[in-house]
Amino acid sequence: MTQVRVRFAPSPTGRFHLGSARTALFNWLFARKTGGVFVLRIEDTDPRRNTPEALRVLLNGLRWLGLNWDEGPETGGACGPYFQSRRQAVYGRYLRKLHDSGRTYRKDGAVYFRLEGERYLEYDPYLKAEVEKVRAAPQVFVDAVRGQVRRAEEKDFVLVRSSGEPVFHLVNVVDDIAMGITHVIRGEDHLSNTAKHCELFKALGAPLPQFVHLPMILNNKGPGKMSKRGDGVHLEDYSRRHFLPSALVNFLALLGWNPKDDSEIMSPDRLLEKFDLDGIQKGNARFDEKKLAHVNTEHLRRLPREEFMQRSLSVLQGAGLDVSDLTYSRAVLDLCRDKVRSLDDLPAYVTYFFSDSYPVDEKARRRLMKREDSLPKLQQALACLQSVGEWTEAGLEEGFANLARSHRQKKPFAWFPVTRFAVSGRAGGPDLLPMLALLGPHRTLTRLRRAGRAQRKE
RNA sequence: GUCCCGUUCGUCUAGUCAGGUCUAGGACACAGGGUUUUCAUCCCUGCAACAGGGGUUCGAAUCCCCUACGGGACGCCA
Repeated sequence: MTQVRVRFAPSPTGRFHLGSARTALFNWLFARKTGGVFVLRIEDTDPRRNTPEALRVLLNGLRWLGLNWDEGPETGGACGPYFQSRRQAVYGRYLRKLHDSGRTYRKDGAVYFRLEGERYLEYDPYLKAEVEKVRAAPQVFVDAVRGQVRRAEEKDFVLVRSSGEPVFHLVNVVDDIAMGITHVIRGEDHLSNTAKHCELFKALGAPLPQFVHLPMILNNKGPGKMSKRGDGVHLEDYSRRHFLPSALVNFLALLGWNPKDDSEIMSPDRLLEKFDLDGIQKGNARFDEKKLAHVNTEHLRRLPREEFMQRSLSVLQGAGLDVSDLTYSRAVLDLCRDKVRSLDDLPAYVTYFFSDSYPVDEKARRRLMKREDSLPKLQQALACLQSVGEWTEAGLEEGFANLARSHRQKKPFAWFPVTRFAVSGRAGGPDLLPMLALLGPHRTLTRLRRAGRAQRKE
């Protein structure tokens, strides 16, 4: 069997759409799974959309996801160049072939592909005009997901614009032939185009590749495929919010594919182990950000400690927190690991460890500080902590135990919520005692006093 | 409008190709309860689907047909 060659053929637009990302992922998975070659080909035949910045977004997006390509921009390869804007000579050669076999003609300065079959004139309600149609033989092809599909083209179509630029259908097929592509894995929006492409493959005397049409990703709300605009539809929206690439890969893979067992949280390696074309879904899928968040949290929990540290430190630094005391910062992060749900939440979760001007959760204030006994509790906690001998977790525990005993309580838990709120401005967080130990006596006592003063004023 | 593809809980999906083991399984979300100093975790419980109709069959989520609905394509965009 010949080696699998697949391609991801994006058009640079300046954004990296999640639908594209999933198509890239499936191509990559299939290539890696089969020991095949993953080709990256840039379909920049529309000069208006084609900028260096747009290309950079694309390449960075793929790198962020960890989808390395074997042939393409930067890596090169035997079938280059990998930019369609630089392949004019190739298209010229194939065009000549079509011309020589009588399958092209010129009209209005453009080059058209000639279908074979009886011609007739008909009013086309879609184009709102009388057009020439052709009774062409239906093209029959096998789609790996949907089985046999049959569709007949009925209109000649443009191959080269009057400006001289070749159009998508031509370059796409020519490059798939010239680059030896064996499997065309792409979105279902191309299923209807496939008949057109089959016409070209046949007219050029090339064998058909195996087609694999992926279900569409639909908008979470409202009709239609995931829109090109709007929030949360581009890869950058998620990288910016510090989602883990492995989580996005996992989630995207599950959108239109499943491993047939109940596995859900999978590393890229695990995904690779499980991936196969059979598991691809026929029906369209809707993007659910809540589920993504869940997958992301699970990936965060599974992150090795050191990687969690590195990513967290960089997120905190990006949020303007001073993490230069690495021993301290790491100690803070150790307290939060397995607690915080996303890296995006992390800065707000730990600001009070790094600064005295931290945000205060007003809802928590209303709930905790409105109570009659909050001021006495605060004062008692302050008094107790002031007399703690050794400012360690054990010392603090002993101090609180004494406090409880003097109020004939078994446990000091009654003082915990107000204390936590007073020193952090939050209702939740890491375990209280280690948190106070790390915060140190100075900040803890200062904040408790400050909270007491604020409380007296009310 | 024409053609192509699809349709199982609110969402992602298992089960469909090889009809019975499906009183339809899992996950997210949601609701309730338990554990927990808080938060998170964890545990338990609940909610909730075979689009509709007709056929084939002893038996249909599964096979066939029709309808409805959804998506896509029909461009000198990709």
